[in-house]
Amino acid sequence: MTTGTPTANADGPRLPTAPPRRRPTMKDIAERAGVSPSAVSFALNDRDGVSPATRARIREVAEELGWQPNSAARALSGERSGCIGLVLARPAHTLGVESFFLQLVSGIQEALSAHRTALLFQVVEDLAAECATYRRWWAERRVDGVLVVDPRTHDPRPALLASLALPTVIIGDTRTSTTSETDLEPAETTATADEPSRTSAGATAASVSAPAPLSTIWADDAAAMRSIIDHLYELGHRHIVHIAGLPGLAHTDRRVAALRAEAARLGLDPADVRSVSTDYSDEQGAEATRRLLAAPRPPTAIVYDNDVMAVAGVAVAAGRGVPVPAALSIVAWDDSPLCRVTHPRLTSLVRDTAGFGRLAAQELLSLLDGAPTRRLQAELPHLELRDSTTHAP
Amino acid sequence: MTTGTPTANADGPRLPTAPPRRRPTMKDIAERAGVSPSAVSFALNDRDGVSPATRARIREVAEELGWQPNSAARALSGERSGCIGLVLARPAHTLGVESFFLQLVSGIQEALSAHRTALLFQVVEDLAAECATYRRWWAERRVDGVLVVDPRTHDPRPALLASLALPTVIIGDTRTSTTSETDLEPAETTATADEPSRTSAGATAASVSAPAPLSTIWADDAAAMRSIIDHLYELGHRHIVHIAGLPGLAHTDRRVAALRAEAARLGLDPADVRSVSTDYSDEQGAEATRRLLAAPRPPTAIVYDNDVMAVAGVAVAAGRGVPVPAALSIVAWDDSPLCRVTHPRLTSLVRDTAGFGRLAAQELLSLLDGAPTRRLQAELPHLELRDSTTHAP
DNA sequence: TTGTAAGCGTTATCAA
DNA sequence: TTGATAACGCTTACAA
Repeated sequence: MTTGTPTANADGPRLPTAPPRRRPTMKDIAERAGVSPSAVSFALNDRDGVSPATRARIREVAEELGWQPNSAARALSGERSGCIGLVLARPAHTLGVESFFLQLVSGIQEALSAHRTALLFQVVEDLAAECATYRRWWAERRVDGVLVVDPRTHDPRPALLASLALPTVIIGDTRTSTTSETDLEPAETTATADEPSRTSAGATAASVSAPAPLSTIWADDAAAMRSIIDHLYELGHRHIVHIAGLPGLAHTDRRVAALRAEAARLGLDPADVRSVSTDYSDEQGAEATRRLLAAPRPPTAIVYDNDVMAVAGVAVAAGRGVPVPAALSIVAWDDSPLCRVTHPRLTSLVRDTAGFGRLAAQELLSLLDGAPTRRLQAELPHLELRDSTTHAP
Repeated sequence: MTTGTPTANADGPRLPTAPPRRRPTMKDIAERAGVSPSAVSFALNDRDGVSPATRARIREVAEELGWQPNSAARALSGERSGCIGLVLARPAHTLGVESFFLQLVSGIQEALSAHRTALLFQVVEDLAAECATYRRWWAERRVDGVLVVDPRTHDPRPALLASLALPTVIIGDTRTSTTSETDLEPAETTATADEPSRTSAGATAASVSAPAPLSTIWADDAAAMRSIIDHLYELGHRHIVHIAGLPGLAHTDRRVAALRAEAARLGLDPADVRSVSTDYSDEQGAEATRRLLAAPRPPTAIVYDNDVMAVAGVAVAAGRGVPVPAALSIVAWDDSPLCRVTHPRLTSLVRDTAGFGRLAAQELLSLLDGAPTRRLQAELPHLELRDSTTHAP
């Protein structure tokens, strides 16, 4: 029993009672159950071609032996690797306080854990390194698909991943358009195949048909921006500055465009309602705030594209003796403990980040099972009113 | 073209010019170079048994074809999987603002990327799930080794990992002792083998010898705590409270013990210099601060075990009209943008977290190469004096 | 319904 | 120095 190591006597003592510390294989199960390896494979993979009785017995033996599939063997024989990949391209100094990201990952894992799928995670310095990582993963056959974050307005990644035939889910949206009404869920209708037979049929379809399935999970940044601006408008603010994140990022560009559109709709002066861009860091957030407050006619409200910059902004205002919210209202895009902990507590845009991640991971798993691609809209965020916004002075 | 489906003629058309969209294999290289597959393997793995000329030619062809090793095949044939694992066990709500963690991961990747090793990352709810993850990874042969974070005073993980024979590096230290002088680097002396032949010799040694190699990277929390207390003592503080993190965690316990020891050394009243424990969340940090400030004789200085609680503490003090640092000095353990962004900027204990991660990953890679286990001390943290500490009132 | 055998891309053994 | 050849553990035609 359980012999089978190649060299002469590498298998250690042949104690029938205490099995050696070798992971059991399907062959072990087959011998023990008195069936063929293929029967074991069929039984353990829920494929038919094996009688219920045999299946039950095989399952029992597998359980008893504590068998688990060897991921390398699975991957090698053409199945999936059982891994999906996620690359975070951020310059090291930007990594500081990133509540968004861990939340996202924790949501992703929720979806993955049920499917015995692991997450390969990589932090790199820039987009080029990110692309290199995809190429390497592809060449090494490391991952079955990838989750792409921080989509950009001109993004080389979708094309690259398509050419590599790596199933992809974009978290966020590469499009900049603000006309969200017209193109709401165009592909949503195609999402009819609920459970496309899940096994070889699906896998084959996925690998043979399209260059690479690519789905998108998108958040309606335009609607979110409108809700913020409308809130401030109702409070009487007419001079609002949006301290935006990195210009190349699609969601930044969408928010900037949405701000402009909403200002136009409300008849506000484009010179008084505008965006300035930063790199998301607290330093640049503080610096931008400093400049704004030093101007002859400072804004009465500032919208920050993340929580860290908002907190930095509050500190700058405090340092210059500008009371928040009495003289300056502040809104943070993205909630976090930070926003609740500072004084005053920050009005912020709350979204279900973990849910976003869960949705994305589920979509990627569906794609791997051969489901059609689609665009999925995430739950709309809402504005949590706290103590940093009030009537315009 | 781009055939290659596993039916009849799996090798597809033999077009010498335009290679099919199939990942090239060693066999392809062998055919192209007119040698045997094993020669290719030797050449590409820097093993001898192949002439320099052949080696060069093989390398050239491999380059030309853009060959990359198939990780599954490597893993299956007994080599490493080329993955190391990291599990983060945190209740979801604690994930909020974790500057420490992404920094650590980014340091880890720096070390790994040079070795074509990937990081398998998993977020789970608790310790039990973490252990289950290790078991699964072991059974699936997913990882070659693991990095363990958040060591506890009574920690089941080292024993589990030893029984699974998974090479391990503990990031932090499971020991609680504060007598750091006596047991400084006891095994450091054994760390002589610089480059133990790296290939089969090392690998064999690792898998045959010990149940599982386990190294520890430890930070001298006791010395760090002493530096904080001494700083406050010199400023005249005699009533200092340490708002600690989760009690079970080894570093928490070490800091608590170090505080007590240092207080004794300075002849301070144990009732006036003590620790209270929390779960690291901003809520509990704020709540503890509230209680302390409401007491008949509030402390003149508070040391927080992380940045988030420190910021929360500042907000509570501000809310109660307690000026920081005039009436209350505050120190944060762990620096982050947060500490620089709040008003006043927080005096904090700065450590090179990314460096810590890099060190840990390097050590794990050495272990995988058969190097002896050891205890490594990380660089000592230093106290960055900012605006939240001053003379006792 | 079941068993046999080939193949996935490596590494490793052993003759030539 | 080379080149067959057999593992590794699993999936999957194809044959019984």
